[in-house]
Amino acid sequence: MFGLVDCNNFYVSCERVFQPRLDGQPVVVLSNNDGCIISRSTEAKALGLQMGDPYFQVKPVLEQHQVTVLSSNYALYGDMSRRVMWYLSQVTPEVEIYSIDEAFLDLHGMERFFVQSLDTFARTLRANVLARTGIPTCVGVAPTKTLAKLANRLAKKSPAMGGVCYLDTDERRRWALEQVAVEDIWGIGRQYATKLYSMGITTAADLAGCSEALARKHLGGVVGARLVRELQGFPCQGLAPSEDGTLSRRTLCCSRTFGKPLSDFPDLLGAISAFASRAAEKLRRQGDAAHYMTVFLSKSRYGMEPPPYSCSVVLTLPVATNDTLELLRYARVALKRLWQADSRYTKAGVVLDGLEPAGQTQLTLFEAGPVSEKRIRLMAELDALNRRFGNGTVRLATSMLGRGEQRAPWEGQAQWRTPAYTTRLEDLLLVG
DNA sequence: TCTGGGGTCCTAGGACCC
DNA sequence: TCTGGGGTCCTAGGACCC
Repeated sequence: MFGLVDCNNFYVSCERVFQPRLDGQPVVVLSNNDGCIISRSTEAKALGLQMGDPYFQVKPVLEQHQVTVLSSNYALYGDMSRRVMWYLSQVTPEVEIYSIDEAFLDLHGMERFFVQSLDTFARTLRANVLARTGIPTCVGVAPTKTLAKLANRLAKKSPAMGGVCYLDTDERRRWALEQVAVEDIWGIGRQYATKLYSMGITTAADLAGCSEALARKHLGGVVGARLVRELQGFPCQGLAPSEDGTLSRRTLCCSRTFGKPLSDFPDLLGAISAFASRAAEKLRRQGDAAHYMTVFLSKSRYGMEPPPYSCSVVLTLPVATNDTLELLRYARVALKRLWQADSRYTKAGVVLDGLEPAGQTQLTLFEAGPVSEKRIRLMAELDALNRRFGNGTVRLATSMLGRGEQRAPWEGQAQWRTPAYTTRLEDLLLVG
């Protein structure tokens, strides 16, 4: 059996932990730059607000219903996520952190420890996560990951289930499949949903009754075949446990839409440098070095300008590295190749790829020397300071602001940002 | 004026090799 | 004049996820 724990309206829930007066109120959290809605409280959903709605479009609705609007605060969400995941890893042997607010649990053999079945286990787990972190969750338990996702959805949709849905029998599985529309299945997006509807397949039960050949033909080959098997109750995906409670990625990206379009080289260099530094930190945090660096610049796709909206340069690094200064040097080279004086860029980013564990590169005599011990120590100290005092406390000169500037030219609005209650000393909540 | 920022996996096709 | 049948590696692009 697999369990799926999913935090309800995660970003809004994180904010509510520190502002209980928001309980029961309509609340939304906006993306970077206060661009679109990325988290909604149940009350906000009831007003018809959708995920991804641009803020400027729904502003009248927000004002009319006095919705609390918050800018996103990733330092807070990341920290709350770590607390939830840490607790889960204490009570189940294997946890796969699937995203900032979701985790799969391996529950094979766990029935033995819970006389009253995994249903009781799930309910206890849910209550404990809430008690220890303040974050409400829903739990789905089923024989496959895809069914656990589906169960979780049902638990979330019908309050009568008390936040837990356990698909332990074939009969319950069949019932569950009938409740869910095909577009709400994990792995069925807009394209596939349209295709399936045109074939008369509208529910999860319909899809579970399809042949493997049909799934293979219309749903992306083996992926589709696996999906159908999983709906039928045959596991095709195992659990990929997250070591030491963190998520390691195969590629890393740091990118932002700017607060306003930028054209000047120094402004863009400042942005790219900041992104490269940040990406380097992520890289060191997961103990890797990168072989490839992609730098991209994008223009607005909403204006008059024709495509292409984005251009990029990929650099193959002579030696895989995670050294900030070295990566900054390459980022500058890439940017020089890309930048065109008369363009108005609205977004940029740095992608690190071809990751391998740091420090395993073999060097021959005539290749560039390895990064010195000194530099490795410097990076470690940089990371330690930033971890201790908050991201961006210590930065390298190229990614710094000009004198007297509050914000870098590329940084956007975050009008309604709440404090970093849990990760910055000066933002600690004072009680008394 | 204002439209997020991350990721994953798979497939097809071309270059190249024996 | 004949013009196989495998492999591998890489890239671009599509679909999906939160």
